[in-house]
Amino acid sequence: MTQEERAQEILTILRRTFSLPDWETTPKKPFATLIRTVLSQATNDKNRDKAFKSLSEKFHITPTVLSEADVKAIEEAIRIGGLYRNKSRVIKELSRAIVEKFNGTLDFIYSTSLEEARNLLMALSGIGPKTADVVLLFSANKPVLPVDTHVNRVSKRLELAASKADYERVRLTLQSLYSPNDYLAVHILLIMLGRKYCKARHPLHASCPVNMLCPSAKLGD
DNA sequence: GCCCAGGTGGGTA
DNA sequence: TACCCACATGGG
Repeated sequence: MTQEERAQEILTILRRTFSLPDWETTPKKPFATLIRTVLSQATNDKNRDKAFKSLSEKFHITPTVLSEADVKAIEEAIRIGGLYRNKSRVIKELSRAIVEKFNGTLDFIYSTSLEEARNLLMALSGIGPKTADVVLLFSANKPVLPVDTHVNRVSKRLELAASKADYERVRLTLQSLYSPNDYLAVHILLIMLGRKYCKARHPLHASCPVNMLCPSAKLGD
């Protein structure tokens, strides 16, 4: 079996095992996606959702409003998410930069190339590759596969990516194994697999549905 | 009461 | 380049 075929088998099994969540509720507007993603950095989903909801109730989620908001008020709103002093500054600063550099809109991501849009986003303080890639995939459907900690760990355990590959290597390897049409599903499904069956610092779960495709991926990391 | 969730930026050798 | 650490909350 080629690596491509094995990757496809893994995706088939994941689609059978998990159902993809309903995307009606996720924000599609790029700035809201950006703020949500910043709030999700190093934070679990529940706290992220509470923080985003709280922030949304106090402010319109727009660059103009948040660039003019009081940092303390942003802190208060997102405290429940953790890392709130850093993130409140990041949110205000990002908003200000978007107003100044991009006329208050992230719409350039629709009209520029993936690389250009990615570089422009990553030039902003607080946006690293993961956050940029999430915005580009989720809001602009760009052909990019974000590598979060689960995607990184799982793809290495399943030997889809080399064990020492850095962010870019993992991303490009996964992108080469899958069709751009599947990037979103692969991203979501690898995260779901990681949370349930392939946790950090634990051996691969005995009932992990892709075990038969991963003969040597037994050890925790 | 400890361990886990988990991205970015800044610092050190 | 390759690692280490700060950031901070809520849930198991």
